[in-house]
This record gives sequence, C-alpha cells and structure tokens, in this order.
Amino acid sequence: MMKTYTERYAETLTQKLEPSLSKEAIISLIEVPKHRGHGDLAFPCFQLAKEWKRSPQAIAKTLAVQLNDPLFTSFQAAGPYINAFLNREVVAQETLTEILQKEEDYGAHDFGEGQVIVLDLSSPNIAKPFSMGHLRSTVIGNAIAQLAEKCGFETVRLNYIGDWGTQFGKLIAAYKRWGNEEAVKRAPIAELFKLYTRFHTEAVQLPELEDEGRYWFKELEAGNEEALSLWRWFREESIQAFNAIYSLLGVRFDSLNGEAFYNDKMEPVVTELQEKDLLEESDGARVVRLEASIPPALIKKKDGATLYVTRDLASALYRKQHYHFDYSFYVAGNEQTLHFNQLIQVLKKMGYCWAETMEHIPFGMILKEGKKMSTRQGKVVFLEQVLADIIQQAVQNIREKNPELLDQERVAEQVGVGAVIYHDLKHHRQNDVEFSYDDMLRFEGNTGPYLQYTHARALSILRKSKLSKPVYKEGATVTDQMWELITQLTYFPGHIADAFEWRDPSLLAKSIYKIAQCFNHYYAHTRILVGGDQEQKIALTKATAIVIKEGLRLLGIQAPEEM
RNA sequence: GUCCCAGUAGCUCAGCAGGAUAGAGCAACGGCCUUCUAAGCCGUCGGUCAGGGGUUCGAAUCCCUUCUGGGACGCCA
Repeated sequence: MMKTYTERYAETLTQKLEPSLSKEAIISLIEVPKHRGHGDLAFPCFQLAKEWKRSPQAIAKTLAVQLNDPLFTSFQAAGPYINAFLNREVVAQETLTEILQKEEDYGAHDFGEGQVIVLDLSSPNIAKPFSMGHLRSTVIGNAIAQLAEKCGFETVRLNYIGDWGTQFGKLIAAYKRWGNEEAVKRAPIAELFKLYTRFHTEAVQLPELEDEGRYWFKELEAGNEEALSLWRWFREESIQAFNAIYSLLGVRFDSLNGEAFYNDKMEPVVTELQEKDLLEESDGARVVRLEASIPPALIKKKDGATLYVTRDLASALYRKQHYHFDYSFYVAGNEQTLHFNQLIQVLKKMGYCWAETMEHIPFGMILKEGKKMSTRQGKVVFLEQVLADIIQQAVQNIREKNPELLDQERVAEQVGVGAVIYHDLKHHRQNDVEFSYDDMLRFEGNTGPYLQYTHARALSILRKSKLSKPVYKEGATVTDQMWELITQLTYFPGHIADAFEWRDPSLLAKSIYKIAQCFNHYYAHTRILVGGDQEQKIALTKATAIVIKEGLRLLGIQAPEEM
C-alpha cells in the first residue's frame, strides 16, 4: 500500500528533521510527483527553508545524501525537492503477493466494522418514467453502499418510492376517463405516464379535471375501496416494471417502504413538534422556524395537509428506531439541498443529536443541450429505452468483433449496462452531466466496455498460460511499464477509502481506468507468454485482472470473462 | 432580488486541504493485426485554466470582484 511507503519515507526524513518537523507534518508534505523522472515520492523543502533561513535547493542537496533506507534505491535532490525512488523489486514482490493472496479482498478496510449505514437511493415515482436522474441516484447510491461494505460497514438499501400524493388522484381520474386495463398491463409505466401527461395537457382546456383529480385523491385518503384498489394496482405494476430495471442494473433493496408507508406516522410527529413548542403559524400554514440563514420548514399546509418535510421527519424517526443506524445517507439531487438542511435542522431542534449523522449526498443533474430535462417539454428520456438501445449496440459489436463468442446475449447485456453505469459514475458526483446518446453508445476510450475488455483480455492470457496459481518471485526485471502498473495497483486500497470518505464513486472509476490504461500499455509492448520472467509477468496479469474485476464490482459493473 | 454551484483543448471531462514541464477520452490527421481478443496500441495537432485585482517564495487550485450559464428560495416531491 502506497500509504505505508509514504510513511516509510516520512520516517526516514523524521530522523533528520525531528525537532523542526513532526512525522505527521512530513507525511502531509510528501507528494506523488507528476513526472516519472521525479521518482515515486517527493519531499518539498520550502517549509524548512523558511525555518532554517537557507535556500530550499541547498537544503535538498545536503539532506539527500544523508538519507538511507533499503526500501528506496536512491534519494535525489532536484531543485527544492528530494525525490525518493522506491526499490521496484521489493515493492513489486510485496504488492503482487498481497493481491494474489487476498484476491477480491484486496483493498478492503475495517474502519466501518460494527456500524450500520442506511442509504436512501433511487426513489422513483410511480406513474412517472424511470428517468436518467433516478438512474444517477440508483447507481451512485449503490456504488457508495458497496464501498461502505468494502470498508466494513453493514448497509441497508432503502428505496423510498414515490407512491403517494395528489398525482394519484389525477392518475385515477385520468384512468377512469381514458384508461384501459390491457394497455396498462402491457406497458405499465409508459401507459400510466401517458395518462398522467394527457391529464395535464387536457386540464389546460378543461379546468374541471383538476377538481376530479382532487376529488379522487381525497377519496383515496379516505379509504375509498375503488380508489385504493386502483392505487394498489398501479403501484404493483410499476414496481414490477422497476424491478426489471433493477435486476438489469444488479441493484437490490432491503426495503421498498415508500411515501404511503408513512401516512399513519406523520400525525405523531406533528404532535411531538407541538409538544416541544416548535410549531408556529405563518400565513395559515404551520412551520418550524430555523436559523436566519435557512427559510422555515413547512410542516402543514393551510388546509392541514402534510408536506415533504413532515413525511421525511417521520421516515427519519422510523429508520433510526428500526435500523439503529450510525449513518443515514440520502442520495438525492443537488436541487434538494435546502430540503435536507431543513430536515436535519428540525430534527436537531427536536433534540435528536443523531441528526448529525444524517447526510445528504447530492449529485448533479443530467442535462440536455445544457438544460434540465423536463417532463413537460417531453424532453425526458426513458432509461428502459436507453438500456435497450445500448444493449442492442453491444450485440452488434459482438457480432462484428467476436462472432464465435458463447452466450452473446448475456455478455451484451453486461457490456451495455456496464457502459451506462460507468458513463454515469466516471463523472464527479456533483457535476451536472451532459446527456449524449453518442457518448453513451461509444465503447472506446474511457468507458465501461474498455475496462471490461481489458479484463477479458487479461483472463484470456491467463487461460492460455498453464499456471493457475502464479507466484511473484523477486528477481524479475521490473520495467518502466510494469512499474507504472504496479504503482497504480498499490494506490487501489487508498482510492477505495478516498472514494468512500468523499462519497464519490468517480474516484474509484478513475483508479480502475488508470490501472486498465497502464495494463494496456504494458500488454501492447510485452509478450507475456513468451520470453523470460514468465511467472512474474503472469502474476502481474492475474493481479491486474483481480483488481479490475473487484473495482468494477464495487461500481456495480460485471466483468465478463470473454467479450 | 437573496443564497448555492459551475466556467480548463473544437466537444465531454480530470486536476482544485497551493508546489517542479496543465492531463485524459472523443473528434481530426498519420501509423501498427503471419505471434497472448485492433472494444487495443503508438504518434501529430490542439490550452491568455472566463476577465480583472489580491494573498504567497509559488495560484487552474485560496480570497475579493465583474461577466456568463445553471439550480434553490412556504403551502410539489
């Protein structure tokens, strides 16, 4: 692990610098040079220069010759830096042995042991299409959950389905006017969405439609059997359709408790707020006032109906009670930042200090031509369609490139889905992502299929070699290209911890991409099954395959053995 | 109007708890399949890091400001 090498370097330096700089200070100063010629680790001498009132160049020069550590082959002064060069043979041996021994456990941490994280992710709305935005929440949330598990946490994945609200009144009204059972059964989401949008377009001309919608929602809340059974039916059909998507994406949930589940849990919260004297009246609505910098949280409408925050308060309390979480993550869009701030603040005012452990994990929107995709303008893109198209593209590629491949459909699915997931996760979580079909249908360069392809080729070599359990023995020449790759492999465990700490799967995506890139450089220039040092070369290939596969798994992407 | 976020190569994005020559992918152009899968590899082209101030030995990175784009701002979720 590179961190330990940094520590080793720091220890060596500490012996010479002890009174002026502590080991911790030295560790934080050490950096990985951008350019290979500058070695593996660098120590800048600017701080010492200040303290010792000598030029950093002079300090580097005198200090470099005093350093000595068998783990390093040399310490070179280069201007104001002391560049350390690791002993490649030793590091290669240590790292590859560790990977080959631990296999998919390589990169695991234990700092989360004994702690529970609940994650709120995906949360699609029934009767609305599963959009690219929900994809982000699903895929980012799932990757963070996997990372958490890799760090020792126990996780609970919650899908807080949007299965209640005035839109169901509208939907029932629309169904009763224009609906058709067969059509809904055939394509539930598309059909329900059609009804929903038709309701909105026709309501412009026919204002009484709105009243119908309100009427049916009231009936629904009052427990009208006809309304309830339609609601249950819509919900079931939608969930089944969502499940098809989830199974393609390889995401499972521990709970599907949606908004409706909390219907009977909100009144107690309102009562509690009242008892704690936190509710105030404002323009007929009931609100909780927060710090001046945050607008008050609306708990009840003028007409007494509850609101988003109310429901989330109820769900937060329920989740704490039910799962005893140590952390609670909400993977939801950037635009909901204010809402989650309010939620957490209200809980704190209620005296629940565990609200501190709740965290909104925001992500950027998917844009089309630089603008938000809006349902109204029909700009929304159905994930189902995207997945179908992309899998089709993968089928075509396989036919062209590897027609003898067995199990083509399954591999096409893995590749297509991998492309979609990776395309999403490679971007920094909080940045908006420009939606581009062309980009997603591209399987070259920094893409999921590139990583899968690299892995498949590595396995292909391993299949051809007769060594099933290669061992890396010291003594092989570590070439520059091998070294580049090995260095990247040493970073992997640290990158996993970083990705978890920053709640950002893109850090892991970058790490694997870099590994794959280095392997491809190496592979293109070295014949692995020919010539000397064969076992070492095979060991390196195997270690690379293990790490890429595990990295992809953490992102929620499968790694086919052939493609 | 108030508050947040972003502006880096033609396009999509990295780099941003300050550090040595600003990086990928795509697109364009030119190479590499008689030997481990060409979904690959190698090379060329391409940047006043939005503009202006400041802090610092040193700024794409931190602070201020202007411009541009986006989002959030009480009865939707």
